[in-house]
Amino acid sequence: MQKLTPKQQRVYDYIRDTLAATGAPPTRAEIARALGFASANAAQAHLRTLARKGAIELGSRRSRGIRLVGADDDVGERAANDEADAGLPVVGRVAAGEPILAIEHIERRVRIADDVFTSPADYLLTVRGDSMTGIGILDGDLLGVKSADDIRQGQIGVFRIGDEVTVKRFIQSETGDVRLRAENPDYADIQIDPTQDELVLEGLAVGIVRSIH
Amino acid sequence: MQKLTPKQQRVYDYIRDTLAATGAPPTRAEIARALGFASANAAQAHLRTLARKGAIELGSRRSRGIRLVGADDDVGERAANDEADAGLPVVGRVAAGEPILAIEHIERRVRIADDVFTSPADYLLTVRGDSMTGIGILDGDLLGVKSADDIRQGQIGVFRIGDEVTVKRFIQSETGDVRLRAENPDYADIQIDPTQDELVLEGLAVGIVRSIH
DNA sequence: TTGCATGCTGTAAATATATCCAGTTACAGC
DNA sequence: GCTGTAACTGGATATATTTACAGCATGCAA
Repeated sequence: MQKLTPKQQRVYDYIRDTLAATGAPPTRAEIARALGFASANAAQAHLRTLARKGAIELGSRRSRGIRLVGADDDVGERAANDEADAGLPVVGRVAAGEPILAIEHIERRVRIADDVFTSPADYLLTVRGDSMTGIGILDGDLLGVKSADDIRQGQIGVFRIGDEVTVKRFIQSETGDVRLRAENPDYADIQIDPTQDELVLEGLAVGIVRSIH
Repeated sequence: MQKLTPKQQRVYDYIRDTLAATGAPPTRAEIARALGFASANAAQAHLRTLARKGAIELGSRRSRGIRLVGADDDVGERAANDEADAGLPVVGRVAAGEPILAIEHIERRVRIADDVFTSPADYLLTVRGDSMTGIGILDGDLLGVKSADDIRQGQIGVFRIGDEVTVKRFIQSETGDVRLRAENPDYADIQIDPTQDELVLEGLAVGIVRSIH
């Protein structure tokens, strides 16, 4: 964790105090009010800086999604600052062009040991949509993803096509044409046109975790 | 603090777990999703009851304004007994008449933290067969099972009928007839004849873990 | 039988929150 | 003077969240 400026420290302290006083982290507006800012955006900028410096973690689009990861540990959290103990990051929506593991996308963490999947996952991706139900990957499932640079015929991968991230089966014909196959008869395959589409492999699917209610 | 009903306790527990897992209390919608309610209002009603009973405090018009005031003094505390360290036992085939958790059946252990599934699993069962593929439970999957004494309409459970252990959806008609529904059109439901069959509930399905090769 | 608590569904509205954009000011270092 | 960082203002917008209202079903005690 990098050193904080005095102002940043005040923001950090206010988050800690609010957590202790109310049981939940503050909103941007609350931080602004407490520190005398006229705009919540000032708080937002501070939070991003704190996140960049490793003092906090920010949940994406989550109200009060601020998590202290600095030295202080009065929330009752099991002291777990290194990734292994904190668990695998769960990634929700991924915005255009940004790296999939940007801290802003981490919604929470789930502790899954390395030996659960045959190949250890680097992170978990929340599955959206029904395009892979044919092989038991359902909407809302957590997909264990291992970063990789290449993928073989028939493997399930996480791909980025332009701005969208999708889970599909990788199919390459003898002529080199690439198709991403949906495992659901209601969905058509995605034919990749190398001159038009930019296809990026984000990683390989190594496992599934689902909670049943 | 007045005594809580089992349902209310589950809500309380979920708040505690969310606090530990994310650093902030859950929203009404998150509670509803986790406990299987279709309406956030069900959660709201529970929260008001918990507040009235003194288990929590509610902030007015405050997002995530839930505060635990029950007996738990350390919010993030998590009992780490030996079992948790060794991981959940993975049960393979179960022989006739023997208890499902007999030591002979434990093939290995897998470390999955309590907060991975909405409700913590007691053990993992290796799924055999395709009878539940319709809801994404495939042959070879590890099914998280939580021991329980009763099951409600529509829940997925692990049952023992005579000598066989099976995973099915529990359906009870108004007349009291019990059927175990396979979630695959190729398999027929199992109609339970109380005079013939001895039906034992081994536990409730709380989650799925699958390794993708 | 009546009344009451529990435990839900579903919809709508009001409000809270996060997040983006376009600027501004100040200061330190080159 | 130029560049980069820190620290803001103000406004707009999309989404998240709380909360109210109108019901329905069950079980339990008076």
